[in-house]
Amino acid sequence: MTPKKTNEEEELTFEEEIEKKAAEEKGKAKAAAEEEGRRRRSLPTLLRGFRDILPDEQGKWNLLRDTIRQVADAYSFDRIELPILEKTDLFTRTIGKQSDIIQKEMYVFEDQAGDKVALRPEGTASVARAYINHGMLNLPQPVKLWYLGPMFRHDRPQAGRYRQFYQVGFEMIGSNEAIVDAQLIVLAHRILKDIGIPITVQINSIGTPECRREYLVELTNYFRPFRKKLNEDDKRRLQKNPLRILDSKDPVVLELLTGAPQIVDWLDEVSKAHFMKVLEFLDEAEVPYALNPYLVRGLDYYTHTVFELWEDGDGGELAQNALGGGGRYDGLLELLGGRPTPACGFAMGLERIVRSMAERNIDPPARPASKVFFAQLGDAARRVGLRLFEEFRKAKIPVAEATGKNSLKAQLEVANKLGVSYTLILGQKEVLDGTIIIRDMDSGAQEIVDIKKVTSILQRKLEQSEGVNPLSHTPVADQKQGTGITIE
RNA sequence: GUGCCUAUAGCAUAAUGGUUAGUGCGCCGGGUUGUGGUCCCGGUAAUGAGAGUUCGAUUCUCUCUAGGCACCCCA
Repeated sequence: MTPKKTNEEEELTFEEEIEKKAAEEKGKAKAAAEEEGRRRRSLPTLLRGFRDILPDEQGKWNLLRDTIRQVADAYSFDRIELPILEKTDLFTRTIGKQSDIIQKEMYVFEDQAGDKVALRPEGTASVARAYINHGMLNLPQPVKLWYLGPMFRHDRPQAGRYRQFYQVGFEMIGSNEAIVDAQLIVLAHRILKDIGIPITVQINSIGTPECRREYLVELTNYFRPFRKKLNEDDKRRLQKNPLRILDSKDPVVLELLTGAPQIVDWLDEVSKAHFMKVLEFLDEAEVPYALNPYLVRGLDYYTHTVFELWEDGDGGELAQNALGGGGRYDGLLELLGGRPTPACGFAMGLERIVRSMAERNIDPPARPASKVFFAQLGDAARRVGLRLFEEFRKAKIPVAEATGKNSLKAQLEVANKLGVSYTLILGQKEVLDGTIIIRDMDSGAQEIVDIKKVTSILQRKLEQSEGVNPLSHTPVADQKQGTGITIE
C-alpha cells in the first residue's frame, strides 16, 4: 500500500512539477510583494503640509533673508525673537473668534501641565504681548521691531501654502502718524524691489470700529433684498462677517458690488484725513499702489489702513499672489490689557516670495567654489591633513575634500566635479619625505613642494590666477551656493 | 473643510490586461593595485498604500495617503 501510494505521488509530482514550481514562485512573489508593502508603509513620511527646505533652495532663502536684514537695518528696525508656542488665549483674543484661523486652523493642545497652548498662527499678537510684557512704552516711540520665523496653520495645502510657513513681519508700535503706515509700505516695497519682484500695493481703509459698524449695517441692508441670489458661502458671510462679502468671487456678487455702498464714504473725517495722508506719502515715495475698496483683511484687529502686496501678474495669475499684507491695528494693545497704543505692521510669506524668485530665476551670485582640493591617502596622511586644514583655515584658503573616500581616483573625481584649480595630494611617501604634491587641474602638471611651504605657495598661486583676492570666507561644506551671510 | 485632476527608481521620462516594466541623468564599482575630465563595461533603484473585478492588474473599479488646481481662507 505504501509503495503504491509512493508511486502515485511520484507520478503526480512529476506531472505537475512545472505547475507546482510555478505556484511556488507565485507564492514567493506574493510574499515578497507583501514584504515590500510592509516596508513602504513603515517608511517615515512628512506630515501633510510640512516640507523640507533642501540645500538646493537655500541660496534663494539666504538671499531673501540677507535682503530683509539689510532693509531692516537701513530703516533701523530691531530684531525680536518670539516663541513658537504661546497660550492659546493670546490668539483667540486678538485674531477674532470668528476667523477661520481660530475656528479651524490653529494647532492647539494642552501641555503636560494642562495649559492650553497653540503653535503661533501669526506674529503680530506675540509682538504686542512682548511690547506690554517688557514695558516698551518706556522706549522712544514708535518701537520698531521685526521678526522672522515659522508660523503654523492647519489649512489645506496648496502651492505657496503650507501648514508650517515662514513669515517675516515688521511692526511699529506707539504712533498713529500716517507716515508710519506709509513707511511700512515703502519698506515692504523696498524688500521686494531689491529682490527683483515687481508689486503693486492694494490699499484700502476700513476706518475705526465705530464707522465700520455703521457701514456694515448699511452693507447688510443693501444685500438683504438679494439674499436669495447669494450662494451658501456668501449668505454665511453676510451673517457672520459681512465685510468678507466684498472679496467674494461669485459673479452675481461682483455685479451687485458695483452698486454697493463703499466704506470710504463712511469714514469719519479723521480716518479720511489719515488715509489721504498715507496715499500722499506713497505718491511721494513712488510706490505703485491701487485703491481697492473691496480689500478687507481676515484678522479682526485691523483698523484704518489695510494693504496687501500683490505681485504684478504676467497673465498667468495665481491664486496665492498676495506676497504679504498688513495694516494698522490701533486697538490691539488695549485689547491685550495694555494702554491704548496705536500700531501698524505687516507680514510677508517667505515661501511665496521664494516661489516667485524661482519663477523669475532670481538666484544669489554663485559662491566662488573652492579653488583647492585636498586628497589624502592613508591614515598617516589624514593625521597630517588635520593639521594642514588648520593652516589653510587660518590663511583663509577654502579647501574642499572628500571625507570618506579612499582611492586617489575617487578623490580626484570629486575634485574635478567641484571644478577646483589645484589638488593637493598627500600620500605615505610624501608624509615620510615631508613633501606634498600640487596638481594643476587644467594642465595636469604636478610639482612636489615642501609641506611647510605649501600654504604660502598656494596663496601666491591663487593670487596670481585671480588678480584680486579671490578668497571668500565661506566654509567649504556647501559648494553649491549661498552667500555665507546667514541670519535666522 | 468642499469639488476636480494627478501618482512609474533620488530626478526626468517610456510602455503594457499576460514571461524579466524600457531609456536618460544621478549614485556606486571596474577598465587605471597612487592620478580627474572624454570613452567603454558593469551595478544600484520604481508602478504611493489597501481592497475588489479577472485565470492573470502597474494598467479597470473603490477606499486611503500625498501633491496640484479651484473654492473657503490666507502668507
